[in-house]
Amino acid sequence: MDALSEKVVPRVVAIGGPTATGKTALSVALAKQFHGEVISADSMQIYRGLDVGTAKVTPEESHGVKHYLVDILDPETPFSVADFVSAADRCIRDITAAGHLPLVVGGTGLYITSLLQGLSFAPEKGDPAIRARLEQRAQAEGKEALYAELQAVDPQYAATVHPNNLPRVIRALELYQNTGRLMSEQRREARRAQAPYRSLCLCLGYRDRNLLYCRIDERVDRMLVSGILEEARAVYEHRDTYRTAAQAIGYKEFFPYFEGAQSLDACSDKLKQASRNYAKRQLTWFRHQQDAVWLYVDELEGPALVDRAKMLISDFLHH
RNA sequence: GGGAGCUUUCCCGAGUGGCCAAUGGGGACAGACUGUAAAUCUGCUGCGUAAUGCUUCGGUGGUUCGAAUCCACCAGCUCCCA
Repeated sequence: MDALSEKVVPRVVAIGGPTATGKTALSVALAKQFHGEVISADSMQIYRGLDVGTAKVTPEESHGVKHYLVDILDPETPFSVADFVSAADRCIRDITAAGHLPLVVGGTGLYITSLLQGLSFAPEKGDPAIRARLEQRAQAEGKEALYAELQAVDPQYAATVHPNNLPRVIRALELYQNTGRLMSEQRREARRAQAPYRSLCLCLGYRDRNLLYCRIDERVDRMLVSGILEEARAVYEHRDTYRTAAQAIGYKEFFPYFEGAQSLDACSDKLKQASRNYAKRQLTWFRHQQDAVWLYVDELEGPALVDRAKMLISDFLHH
């Protein structure tokens, strides 16, 4: 890479890892140190009004550090990875131009990976009408029929998707009907794009899985005290229009309680469970989809963790 | 005090003589992932030098060629009548 292009490629520090590992606190500390600004990579924190349940940074916690892509949408507005990548890219350019360091922080692995790898998505937006039609067909004819169709249209992609994974099958079919392009092509082309940033990805984790799970349970208990129930009630009342928010972990688990079908205790247990399962999926993602440096919260004491991260970052910045 | 029932692998729960290491669900573990991703989906779960192998279905003993399944006794739990 020559000197010129090296100059224009922004440097980005990403912080990922499962819920309840302290990403927020660490990112604020690092932003303070490196004149950084935070870009949230969280599919739920972009929505206004979902605060407690998404463990959104509070004004006190942010210590004046600027956060982007938080509270930018109403819960009824759809949002996607593609939207995230272009919005985050804009943030990165702005922050970099202003002489600050962009810190991409969040638990939505797909967002972080897509951004850092510079995946290019199909220029066309999804087509709700086509999708709705496919969903109806799945209802009427069964998901096997759609999968068979995908096999005929794009056997290469079909081979990588499980027949039971209906949303994936539908998306691929939708892409084809909408644009005439195949998912397998789309993936190949997207991957060819070269990384748009020089990035360092730090991942927070626990060496002791049970400790992570305990922290998650405790955090849910704290959320209950902080008013997650009121938020959940609001989401419940708007569940038909809050399409994305209604699937956030932290709200739908209380629906049976509002319906009088289950006790509050049973629901919060369910929420803890769902959160633990989610953390497990995040771990899998960050371990396999992301080239990251892992920092173990239960191995490094608070200040030591921050110091280690600082060291890694200044290394990255001066290299 | 009298009577009835229950006890299954981490949990719930099927199984009522061989096809049972034992359906199913949950959890745990592992994995996938290109426009809903806090979503969606997959694999796996007694041991094992992997074998017509070994040890499991509250405990002990028995019936039987063969028992988680039948019998006896013991233990624990539930319920009904006092």
